[in-house]
Amino acid sequence: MSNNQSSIISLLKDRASCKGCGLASLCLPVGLVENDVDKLNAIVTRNTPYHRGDMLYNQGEAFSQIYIVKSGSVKAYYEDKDGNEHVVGFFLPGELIGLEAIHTGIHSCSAAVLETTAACEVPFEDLERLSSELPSLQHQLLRLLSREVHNDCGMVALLGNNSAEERVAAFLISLSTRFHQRGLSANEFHLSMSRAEIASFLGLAVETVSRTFSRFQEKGLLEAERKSIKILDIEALNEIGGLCASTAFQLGQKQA
Amino acid sequence: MSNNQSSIISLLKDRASCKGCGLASLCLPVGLVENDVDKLNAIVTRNTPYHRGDMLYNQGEAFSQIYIVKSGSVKAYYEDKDGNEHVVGFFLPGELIGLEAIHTGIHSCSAAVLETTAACEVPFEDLERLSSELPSLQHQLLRLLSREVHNDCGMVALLGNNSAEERVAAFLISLSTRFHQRGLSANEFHLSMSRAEIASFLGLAVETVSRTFSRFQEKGLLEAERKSIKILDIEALNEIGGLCASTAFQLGQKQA
DNA sequence: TGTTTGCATTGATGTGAATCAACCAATCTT
DNA sequence: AAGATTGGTTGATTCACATCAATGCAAACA
Repeated sequence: MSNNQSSIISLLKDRASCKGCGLASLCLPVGLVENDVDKLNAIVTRNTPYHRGDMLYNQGEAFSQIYIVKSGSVKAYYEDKDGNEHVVGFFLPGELIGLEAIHTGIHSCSAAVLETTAACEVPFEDLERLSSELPSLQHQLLRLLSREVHNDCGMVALLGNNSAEERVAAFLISLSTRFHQRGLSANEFHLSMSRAEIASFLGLAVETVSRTFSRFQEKGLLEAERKSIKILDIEALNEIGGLCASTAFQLGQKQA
Repeated sequence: MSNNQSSIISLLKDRASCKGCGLASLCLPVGLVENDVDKLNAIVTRNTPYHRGDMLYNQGEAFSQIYIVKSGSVKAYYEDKDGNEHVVGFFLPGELIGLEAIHTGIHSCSAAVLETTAACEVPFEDLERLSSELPSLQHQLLRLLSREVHNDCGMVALLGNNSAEERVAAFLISLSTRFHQRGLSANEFHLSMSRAEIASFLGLAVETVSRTFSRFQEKGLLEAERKSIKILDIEALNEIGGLCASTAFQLGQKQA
């Protein structure tokens, strides 16, 4: 085997491990020394990719592991007694899924994949054991849980007090920010979720979301062609959807 | 000093420590052996009581410790750019306050006391250090953070999809459940928050909250005399506000 | 190539809750 | 005790968004 080939292979191996993962700066490895990243990597498993509609877990199932998006995207939702679906969150690469279930040991919502998606799976018992051992890991795990609390508080505020335009603007800004953090364009991106899913998440009717997109387009704030979005005036969107003053919430800003 | 006196004094001491605290079964000590409860107790401080309007912390301040309600109640809220207050949560005895700030190290909302309230204060660095040492403590801390995520998801669902009546009913059920868990009556209780604060939390206008109370009263579901509430038909309220099927969210059910 | 299917958009209409405006009861002020 | 202030309730009106209904339009399929 040539030197060249072996270096490519080791690169690929790295890619598939926490050490080589481009998301390490957003995810659990933050703050860990290399040796400890290896220990973390040892408890992580990576399955074959999921496809649109696949479930990571279902409402009511026992909780055993958390999931971390490696590529693609996931929605969390729950079904009410009438069978209606209510989206409670979207997850992008580097974001942890299943945290709501630690408390009871039962998943209170379901997680469905929105597009071809790779996920890392971390058995929670192992993660707890390793966190006891590695204070930095415990610290980052607590931070990530806290981030979720922070984001959800922001959503509660948004849903409680803001108009349709404000909600949609805030949603787009959130996505834009998060894509940017992941090295993608902040101005042009692809929506992996349908209008209905956006509407459900924002507590609006599909038609309202659609009309709001159209209105933003008329005002020259963005171009929306089905699922591809091009933001033309991020400042104006921020003006509309910017949640609040200086120090406060940054909706869905799920960075590390 | 008589034997009698000394036993009273030691009882009072116990009351003021985690070991003798009636809330231990809801709070951080869950799962700890007696010796470890002492270690936890050693890092907790208890100040003189707070009074209505006192702040535990303000939006924008640096985060250094979490607060746990010992008696009384607290609201968390944030002010938007126009200076409007938006309540994002109410906290009862045994519930942890400030968790949203672990992530950034800055409080993204403010916490104000609603009535005469005693609180335990736990420096977060100390808590992290002790959690590394005591796996049971780490476990419970993670569970409590997860509970917060769980509850907030429930609120997102409630605010996104439910009518005024459903929101108010869910709110009352949540309070009733939580009071009951704390050894108080599930049917008769006192609201420490004003109509305006309830309205802000539920994303409604004060008038709507007031009218909904009146309507519930007309239907014979409850009696509301200013701040004292007497629930007459909890089943009916559950029917209206019960969030969803079997396994799903129990809004604000902040038990351990 | 025409047909089906599943989103997305647009228009017309209806409604639940916000807003505006009194009013009342309790508490505070002096 | 009279006036002022605050918190809560009730009524009238308005409006933002939901709902209902039709159409457009792309990808999937026969």
